[in-house]
Formats: sequence, C-alpha cells, structure tokens
Amino acid sequence: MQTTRPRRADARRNYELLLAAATAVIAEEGPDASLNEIARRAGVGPGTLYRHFPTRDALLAAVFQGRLAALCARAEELAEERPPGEALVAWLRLLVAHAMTDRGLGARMMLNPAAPGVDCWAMLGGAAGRLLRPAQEAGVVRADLEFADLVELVAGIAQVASGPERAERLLTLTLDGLRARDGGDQRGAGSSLRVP
Amino acid sequence: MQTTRPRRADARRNYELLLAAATAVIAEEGPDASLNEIARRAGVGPGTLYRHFPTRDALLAAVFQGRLAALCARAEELAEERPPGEALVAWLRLLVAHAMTDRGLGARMMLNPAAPGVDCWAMLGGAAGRLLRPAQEAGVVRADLEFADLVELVAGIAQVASGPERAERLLTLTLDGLRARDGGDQRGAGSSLRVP
DNA sequence: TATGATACGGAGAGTTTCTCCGGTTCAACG
DNA sequence: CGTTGAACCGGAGAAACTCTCCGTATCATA
Repeated sequence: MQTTRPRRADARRNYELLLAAATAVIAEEGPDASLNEIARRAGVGPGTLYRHFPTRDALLAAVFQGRLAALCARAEELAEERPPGEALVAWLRLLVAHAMTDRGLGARMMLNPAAPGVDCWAMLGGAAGRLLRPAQEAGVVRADLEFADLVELVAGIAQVASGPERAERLLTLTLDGLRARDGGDQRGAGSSLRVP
Repeated sequence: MQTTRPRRADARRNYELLLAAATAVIAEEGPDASLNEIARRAGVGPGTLYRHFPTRDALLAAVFQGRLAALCARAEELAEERPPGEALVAWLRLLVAHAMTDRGLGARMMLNPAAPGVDCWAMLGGAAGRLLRPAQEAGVVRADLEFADLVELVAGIAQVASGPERAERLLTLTLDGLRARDGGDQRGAGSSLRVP
C-alpha cells in the first residue's frame, strides 16, 4: 500500500515540501516532533499536512521509506561481495545503526508491520532473507533462525542501547550467546564483528 | 533518593489515593496515560497530583517501585533454591515478563538510571549480580557478561516482543546465540528455558 | 482552642493534535 | 483562450493535555 503521489502540481509541490520539512524536523527532534512545527517549516497550513499524511505514522513512513530502500540495496551488494556469514553480520550492523537514527524512528517503523504507506516488513524480509538463507546453508547461522527474529532482536538492541558502543556490545553478545562456550573459548567460528 | 512520604494525614491519604489510581490507569492505558485522568480518578485536583509527583517519571517510578522490590526479592529466593544457571535463567524470564507489564512501563523504568524516586538501577544491579556471579563461577555463563548487558538485552526484548511467545523465543535465541553450534547440535549445555 | 504551616483544588495559560469549510487554484475541455 | 468544476489550500477553532498559581481549607501543635 503505497502513498500515492498527488496529481495536481501544487499538491505534489506541497507534498515534497512537507516531506523535506518532516525529514529535517524529525532528524532534530525525533519521531515525536510537533506536526504543527513541520507544517510551519514547510510553509503550509496544518490542514494541508493532515490531508497528505492522515496520521503521524503515515508521515514517518514516508520519511522512513528512502532510507529503508537504501538499506535493502546495500544488502544485495553485500550478498554479492562477501561470504555469507560476513555479509549477514555486516548488514546487521548497518541495521542497528539504521534503527538508531532519528531518535528511534527506525526501530519504531521496523516493528510496525502495518505501517501505512510503506511495507517495511516486506522490504526488510526480502533483504534479510537474501542474506540469511546463504548464511544458514553455509552453516554459519542457526538453521531455525527466521528473519523476524533478526529484525526484532536488532530493533530491541537499537531502542535500548545508549550509544553505538553499547549497541555493538549487545549485538556481539546476541550473536555469540550469553552462555559460556563448552570449549572454554568465548569466540565462535568467525569473529563476531570484525567486518568494517 | 526516595520519594519522601508526606507528613500530614490528608496529604498522605491523597498520596496513596493517587498511587492507587495511577496504578490502575497505567495498567489500562500504559505509561502515557493522562495525568488529569489519574487525578480525577483519585478524586483529587491536578495541582495535588503535581505537588506529590512533580514529573510524570516521578509518578511512574512510584508505581514501579513495589513491583521491582518483589522482583528483586524473588531473585534472592531463586539464588538459594536452585543451581546457578537455572536460577539466573528463571529470573531472566521473570524480568522479561516484568518489563512487558503495563505496556512498557517496566522497560522504560529499567532503562532509566536517573529515574527519580527509586534507584532502579541499583536494585536491579544487586539482584542481577546476586544471580550472575554464581552462574559465572559455575561456568554456565560468559565470564565477561555484566549485569547491564542482561538488563538491556531483556528490556530490548520486552519492548520489541509482540507477546509472551515471541519474548520467550527471543530470550532463547539470545541465550544460545545466533550462530550455528560447531558441534552441529543447536542446544547448549543446559536447556535454555526448561525452568518453569 | 488558637494559630501558622501545610496542603487542597480548580481556574486558566500555553501546547498540540486534528477537523471543518469558505475561498482559491489548477487542469481539462470546448 | 476562457470557462468550469474538481482538487486543493489555509487557518480558525474544538478538544485534550500538561503544568502553574493562589485563595481557601485543613491539619498538627502548643
């Protein structure tokens, strides 16, 4: 269900103005930014904002869409450039970073399969599946892992981590598990996050 | 920094009324419930609410405090009743459930070390340490694990999981790790969550 | 019981979300 | 090119919320 671009020239222009203003304001104030402020910054009345984006989530989804597309494209590149395990882990790091942008906008959208305007879940599912399946076939990752597990765990980490270092730490722990290794050595087959 | 109970009888009575009303309303509507509604339900003016609990967080902390104390007491019991690994895992399950109560109140408080009124961080740290250290000495859990890791991971899972089943699944994954086991068998030394 | 410190409560200022509708602008068509 | 009606704009304003101020009422103490 895609937010259909308006047909009339002035409407389309306002749509773009609002999207640009929303991107800027949300980057500054996070997903709870005042919608009035966004309309004001776009030089448009509140009514216009609400016509184009009936709910706050619709606006957030529109802002979110561009970045998500870029992230999924990156998944494709990684799948071709690197061995399965490395590619997956590298993408997970990008996913964490993405989920932490804009003060939680990313995580909020990623967890909302019913987000209007963008089918985040399908896009993420495609990208994650593209990386997850080869990694499983290569025996690097549990066979019973599903993409929803990945997305949820990453979103949780992103919401909870106070900064990039903490996020990295939590991702490492999640990949390796909290249990002590039987062999005594903590490291698994490959290093957790050596990929740049 | 403890929320000091008021001295005068009517003040104390209103304090209790507000706490009870807040507990009820927050259970229904979550941590973003209207403060006006809470005051109304307590049969008290808005001014009175704000005198007793200057900020929303102060009120949430007061509501949260009782449950947190119970949770920490349970940690003590578990540490005495069960072997280290089991006790820790059982408590983590309780922690997840706790963090999911009241539509996210638990997770919100657990992650806010500066929460006014209750030093959640210290209480949690004490309880978690009481279980974590023995588990590490018994070699069941990674030696480099810190209690902050536990709390954050659990809070993340709680915020993200759509229901108890998903939370359980994510906790299992986090305990065991996402990587395939070298030995091919997915299960670690002990079952992840066999404890009732 | 008298008294002053303490606490109450509601009016109201300032925000924010969201709706409604009179007026305006665009695009298609003759 | 001018007309026309559909699409769109903008802002007034209702409703809900947070938070403050202060006149009034209540309690504890002596």
